[in-house]
Amino acid sequence: MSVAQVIEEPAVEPETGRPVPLPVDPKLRKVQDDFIRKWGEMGAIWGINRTMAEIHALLYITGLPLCTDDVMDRLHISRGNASMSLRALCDWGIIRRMHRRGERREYFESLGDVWEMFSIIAAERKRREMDPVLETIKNCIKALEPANLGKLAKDDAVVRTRERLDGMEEFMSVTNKVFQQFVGNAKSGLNKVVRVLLKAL
Amino acid sequence: MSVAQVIEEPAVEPETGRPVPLPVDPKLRKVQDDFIRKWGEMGAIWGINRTMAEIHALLYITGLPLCTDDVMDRLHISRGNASMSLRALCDWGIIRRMHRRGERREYFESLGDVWEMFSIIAAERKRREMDPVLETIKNCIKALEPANLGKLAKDDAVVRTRERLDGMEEFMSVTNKVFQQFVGNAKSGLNKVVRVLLKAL
DNA sequence: CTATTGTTTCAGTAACTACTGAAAATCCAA
DNA sequence: TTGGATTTTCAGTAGTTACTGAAACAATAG
Repeated sequence: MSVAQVIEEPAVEPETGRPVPLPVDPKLRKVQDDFIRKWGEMGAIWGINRTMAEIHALLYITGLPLCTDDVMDRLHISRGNASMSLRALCDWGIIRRMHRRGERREYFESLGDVWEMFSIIAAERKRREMDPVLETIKNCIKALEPANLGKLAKDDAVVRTRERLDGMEEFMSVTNKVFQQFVGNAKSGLNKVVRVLLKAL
Repeated sequence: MSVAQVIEEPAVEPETGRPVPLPVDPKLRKVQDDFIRKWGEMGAIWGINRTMAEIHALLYITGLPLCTDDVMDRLHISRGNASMSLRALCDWGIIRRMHRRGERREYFESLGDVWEMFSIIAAERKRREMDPVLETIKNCIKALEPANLGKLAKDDAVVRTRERLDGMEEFMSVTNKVFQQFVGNAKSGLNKVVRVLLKAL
């Protein structure tokens, strides 16, 4: 409880002894809030809900490790919500748990590399959402192979459906490969795919 | 009402005189249903809800123009839902209205080219979701230019936030360019981006 | 015009998702 | 141990989105 105990941190709250993590300057604060709001709105793109996106934006934009209470205070959300959303973000792997020497409280910080975050998210969404569809399509194509259909194989409707399935399969296979490149190569900075693209076009 | 009136279509329903559009063979039907279900589940990726995705899947996989009643019957949805979802798909531009000679009823058919559909969707989502974020980020960066901050410009927190904004801006600009390529070039078949990628990797 | 066929709209409701706040569980220091 | 600090869980609820079905509307034929 006493301020005297804290020796490593320059600024602390007298009440709690916890380092003051949030920016005081209103100009900076406004910039960060703008970013957080827009990032939250865009959450849909990433398949992440608004609150989760905002928490992530907060951790990313400040570049500081923050604890649950910091997040609650700054975003005005409940403890339960903060706790669950932070856990979910950890599960995604785009933020990490952190401990401060001699402190019990857990802190969270965002990955700093946007490319890495994107890779993580892309890989997971590909696995969850694209792979199953591609598998279904392949099964559908198998089921319509002439060998499995007898004379029906030449039916107009069957032929049309087969063509459509083929078109979709080609598309998804190629898209998958592109994803794979992002995912496999991106560790930091521009990855191979992007370099190739920017050079070629 | 009488079957005799219909001269162009081989199969009609005796009750309505409307061409029978739906496949009768159960094997084909099952394949199509599998595809439709999975495509519906994947709707989230595209930012399209389940029903809309299913309607689109149905039109795509059959390759036939279908009318509102066909869609209602096959997917077991209400008229209102079918009407609104079909309109929304038309607004997106991935299905089109169609009229049959001498018939009052409207039909709908899906674009056949998956790459074109993808381009349309990507272009629209970029415009709606990425562009505003990129603009916000650029504004944030401007607001933190040293000229606008005086001595605060060298504040640690400000420097960190600026770095993060720069990282994000680079990422989104490049991503935007990639999107642009898909959108600009894809008219049919593999577009330039994909060809470049597949060759290079 | 009226009857008929087909389409769109929309109020009400069902289904779903996100959030809160408090209780329970966990953790660590003494 | 026990006690206080912190985190997690979860039942209940608020808020949101999707869907229905019926009524209003539109278009055409007779």
